[in-house]
Amino acid sequence: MDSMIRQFYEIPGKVVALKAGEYLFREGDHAKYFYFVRSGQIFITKFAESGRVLSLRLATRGSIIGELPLYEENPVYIFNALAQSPSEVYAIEFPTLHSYLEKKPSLAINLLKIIGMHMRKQHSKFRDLVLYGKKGAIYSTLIRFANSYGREVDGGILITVPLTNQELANYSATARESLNRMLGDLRRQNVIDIRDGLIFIRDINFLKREIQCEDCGREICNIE
Amino acid sequence: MDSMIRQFYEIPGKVVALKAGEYLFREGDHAKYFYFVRSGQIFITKFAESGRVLSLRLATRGSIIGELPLYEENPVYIFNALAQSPSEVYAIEFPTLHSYLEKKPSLAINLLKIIGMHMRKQHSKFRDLVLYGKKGAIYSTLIRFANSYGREVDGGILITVPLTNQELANYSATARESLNRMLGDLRRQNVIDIRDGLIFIRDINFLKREIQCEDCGREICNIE
DNA sequence: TTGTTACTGTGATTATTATCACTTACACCC
DNA sequence: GGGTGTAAGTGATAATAATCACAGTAACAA
Repeated sequence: MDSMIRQFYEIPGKVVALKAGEYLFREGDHAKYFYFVRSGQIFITKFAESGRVLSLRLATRGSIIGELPLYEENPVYIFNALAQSPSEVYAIEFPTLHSYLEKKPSLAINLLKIIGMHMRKQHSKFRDLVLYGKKGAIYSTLIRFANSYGREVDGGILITVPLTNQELANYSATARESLNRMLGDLRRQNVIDIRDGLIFIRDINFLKREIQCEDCGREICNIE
Repeated sequence: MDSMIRQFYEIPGKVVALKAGEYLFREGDHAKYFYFVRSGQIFITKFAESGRVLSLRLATRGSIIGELPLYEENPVYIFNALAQSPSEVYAIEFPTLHSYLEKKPSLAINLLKIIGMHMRKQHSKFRDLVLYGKKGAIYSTLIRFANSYGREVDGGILITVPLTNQELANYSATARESLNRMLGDLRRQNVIDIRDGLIFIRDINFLKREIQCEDCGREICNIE
C-alpha cells in the first residue's frame, strides 16, 4: 500500500497539520484538495438530519481522503474528515492532481487500484450489514478495526484505538444501547474483553464465523 | 456517460451475446474479462449462504461490469452477472486493458471517473439503507429505477422494466412480504400504481422527501 | 471532598422487520 | 375450460433493534 502512495509525494502540495478534534473538511464544503494521510488518524463520517452520525472510515498513514469529488464539475465533499488524534495530511489541489494523472499513467493506475480497493471494502461492508443485520455490522466493524489497528497480544488482538461505545455504534449504524448489549453478550461469551478501555478480541474466528466472513484479506477487510 | 465509454471500443476485444436468463459470470469464477454492455440489461447480484439474493445493479447500455478484480493478483468475480433480457457485452481481457490504460492516460482517467461515480452510488445507497431502514432501501430503489428506466407519462414515471416483488425485494435486501406490504401502503397513499405489471410512480417527490433525498442527480442516483 | 461531566450498563416498552402459513389472482397450455 | 405454475397479497406471530428512562462508574477539577 505504501508503495502506491509514494508516488503522490512527488506531486506539489502542502502539508496540513491538524489537532485532535479539528475538522479537515465538512460535508457540503467546496472541495479543492485531494489528501493523503502522513500521520495520525482521521474519522470519516456523515451526518443525518436526525442528528445521528454515520462513521465510515478511520483513515491512517497511507490512506487517501477526499478523492470522491475529484472529477466533478462543482466539487463538494460528501463526508466530514475529523482528526481523532494530532495528524498531518498532504494536500494536493485537484487541478494539479489532474495534470499529473494525465502525464503519469502509472499514477492514474495506482489511483485506480486504490479506489478499486475502496470499492471492495464498501461492498463487503454493505454485504455484512445487509445480510447479517446489526450483528453483521458490529462484528464486521470489530474485525476491520482489528485488521487495521490490532496488535497481537496474549493470543488475542488488542484494538489500539480508544473508541467509545457511541463511536463504535456510529460505525455500525446502531443505537449505542444496542451496541452496548451486544458487546456485553460477547464479553459473557468470552469472545472479547475490555482492557483499560480498549477492546481485546480473544476469539476473532467466532466473529468471522458468525457473519460468514469471506476472508477477503486485510487489504480489503479494514477500516482505513 | 456514453462519451466516456466510446474509448473502450477502440480496445481489441470480443462481443459476447447472452440470452435472457444466461449468466455472463458467477461469483467465485476466475475473472479474465472486463465488460461493458452494448445492449440489453444485466442483473448484478450476490448470493448469501442462506439462499437469499442481494441485487446490486441492473446494468444497461454503457455500464461497465466485472471491473472490480481488474488489478488483483488472483482475480475472481465477486458478483454474479445474469442477463435479464437478451444482451450483448463487449469483453476485453484484463492484460489488454492494462496495457491500454498504461498507454492512454485519458482512458485511465475515464475509468477513474466511472469508478468514482460507482463509489458515490454505492455510498448513497448505503446511506439510504442505513439511515432510513428498509423504507429507505425500498424508496431509494424505486427512485433509482425511475432514474435509470423511467419514462415520463401522465405526469408520473413509469418504470419500464418488469420486476417481480421478489426481484425488487432483492434490491432492497428485504423480505418479499415486507416489500409487498410497503408497496401496498404506497398504492393506498396514491404514491404509486401498478400498470400492466409495471410500477408507475405518481409522486416521486413523496419518496424523495421521506428519505431526505440529497438530490444527488441522475448520474449518481441510478441503478446502472 | 464534592461537584461536574462523559461514558457505561440495563430494564421496560415500542417500533420495525422477518417468518410462517396460507388464500387469491393471473397467465398459459393443452 | 380446467389444470398448472408462478406471483401477489395478507393475517398471525416471532425476532430484532430502537427508544426512553434511569442508575452506576470513572476521571478530573475546584
